Amino acid sequence: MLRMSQLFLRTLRDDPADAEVASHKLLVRAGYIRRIAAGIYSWLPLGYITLRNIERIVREEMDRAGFQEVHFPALLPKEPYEATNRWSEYGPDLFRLQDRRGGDYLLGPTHEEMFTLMVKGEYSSYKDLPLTIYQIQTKYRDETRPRSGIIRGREFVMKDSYSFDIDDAGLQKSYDDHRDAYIKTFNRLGLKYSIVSAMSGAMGGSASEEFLAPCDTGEDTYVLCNSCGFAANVEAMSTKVLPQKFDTPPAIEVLDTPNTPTIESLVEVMNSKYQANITAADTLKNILLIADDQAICVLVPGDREVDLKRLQANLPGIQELRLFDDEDFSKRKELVKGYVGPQDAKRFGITLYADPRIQAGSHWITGANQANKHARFVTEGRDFTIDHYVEAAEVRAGDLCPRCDTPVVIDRAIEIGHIFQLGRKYAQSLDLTVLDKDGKPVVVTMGSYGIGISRAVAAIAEQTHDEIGLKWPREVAPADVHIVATGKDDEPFTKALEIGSELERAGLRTLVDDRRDPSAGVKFKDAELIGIPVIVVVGKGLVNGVIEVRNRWTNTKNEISLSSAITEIQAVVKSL
RNA sequence: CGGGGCGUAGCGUAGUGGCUAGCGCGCCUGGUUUGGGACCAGGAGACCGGAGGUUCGAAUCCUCUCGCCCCGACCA
Repeated sequence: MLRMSQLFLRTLRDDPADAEVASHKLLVRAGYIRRIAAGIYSWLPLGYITLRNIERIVREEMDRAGFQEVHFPALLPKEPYEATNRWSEYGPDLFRLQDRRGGDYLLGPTHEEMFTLMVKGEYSSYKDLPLTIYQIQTKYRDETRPRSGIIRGREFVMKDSYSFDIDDAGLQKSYDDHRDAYIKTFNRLGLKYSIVSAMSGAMGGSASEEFLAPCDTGEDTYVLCNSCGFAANVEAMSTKVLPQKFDTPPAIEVLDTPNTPTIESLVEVMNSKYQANITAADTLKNILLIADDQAICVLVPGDREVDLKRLQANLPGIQELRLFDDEDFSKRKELVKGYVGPQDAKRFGITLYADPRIQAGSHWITGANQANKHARFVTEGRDFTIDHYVEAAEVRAGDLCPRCDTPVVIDRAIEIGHIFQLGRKYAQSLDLTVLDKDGKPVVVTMGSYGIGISRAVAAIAEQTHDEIGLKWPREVAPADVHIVATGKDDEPFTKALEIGSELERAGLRTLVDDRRDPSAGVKFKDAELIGIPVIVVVGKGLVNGVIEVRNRWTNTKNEISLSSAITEIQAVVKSL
């Protein structure tokens, strides 16, 4: 039993000035967390109980699935991370430090290397596999911009697991087991979520799915089809194009279009000067980029932007991708900024990538590769040839579902879990092999699975809070029942404590507000802010032998008789 | 890293060159209250983020610096 008179807690009446999102404001106001530095928070008793509840649920579901818990240090030497190149590849997001002898260390951002090496150190036979191990660990990433309180911190608690299998079928099974365990876990956490494809699968069929908790303040955007249930990260969304037949257009016509470097101005000039009656979607946008030192051109319909994140995700071989800058344009005089067209790409030695909407045989209004001139009837297959199709255009609400052709909606969400088939990347670079039946070494294939534990606190708060405060699902809440004693006599207070102890004996967790000083109103406000789902008020009803039970979830209150209080409260808790 | 904003008591804030830096919440003491963030009286708590400068005089002006928030870029 927690007692408010003893609890290390101070609630705040005003929103903290540095908080923007609801979870952040409420967790601070209700005394769950306090900020220490940007993206770094301390947990006070109520918050820490809540965090540990989530940890416990995750742990129970992992254990039930047969996965085993281990624990690595957060402070790690650089050597394993050098072996996989991540010491350099991870870049400035890695927290690095040195010991007194000048040795390089890091604060672990994720632990693939350590898990791989641990297995390598212990196991060497196919008979030892499959194996899945996990840990719950504090992770560190020096994010360029931590934000939204606890949603994106630089220090955060994460559960990460890794599966080890001898072959692809085994990996698939381990992956599916994890997926099931995650479904059970998030259901218990009381989160609404979508399971969303995260990668196009173009790369060796490596499956990857994200568990996204929809909410307005989420920082991930994803696509959802309300008709068939298809859900995908925008990067993984594939464009659905209804095939069209095109008549053969006349030969290319070059037109004078002075001062029309933008699509908008082009459409204006075409319609006013040439009576073309077109929209931006009839024009072709040619975006020049440098992809690992090679110039490439990406073609999208003129009414769409190129989504660089999507493009990057769909160009797996490319490490660095950036837009042409003025210097690039000045180095290649044949490419006229604002008047680029695909028809001379071969001659210019530029690879053409195109959005699937640039269909075979389609024709477009586009740049003429001369200043102040555009060309029309520029036809795919005749005047230019696409080298590769790529998902590069921004995804919009109303685009067609790739599975059932229904217009999709776009939603925002917080990523709370991610499962994916890592394959042999780490096993290879760290040389994790086991002997197979024939005594031959085979490289182990791995899966990697994460749940943001501290982030889940915020995600739940975002999804469940209301105007007056937090509102926790029962298993997550810092207690099952919040008992408020009111009045100036001793009786409600002794009674409240009595009920508290009886409920504890019956297996419920309770928080009793036994403070004598604050008025009833203050205690009600605090109870609502703190968000324990069942609030019991012991006060003026006592003379009639009744107390009041409030349910934050159904937003109802009932008077119940003192004599049956324990069973009735238990029933309400159970009903949640 | 680019753009914008902000640092004044534990929290929220007022104060744009001139008295002892003001108010609300919270905190302490005493009293009245006790079912919706009560009231009265008294009190503690701030080197105004830091350094340097201008000035008779700086929270206030200038320079530098540190920190924080938001948008963007970035994010296994």
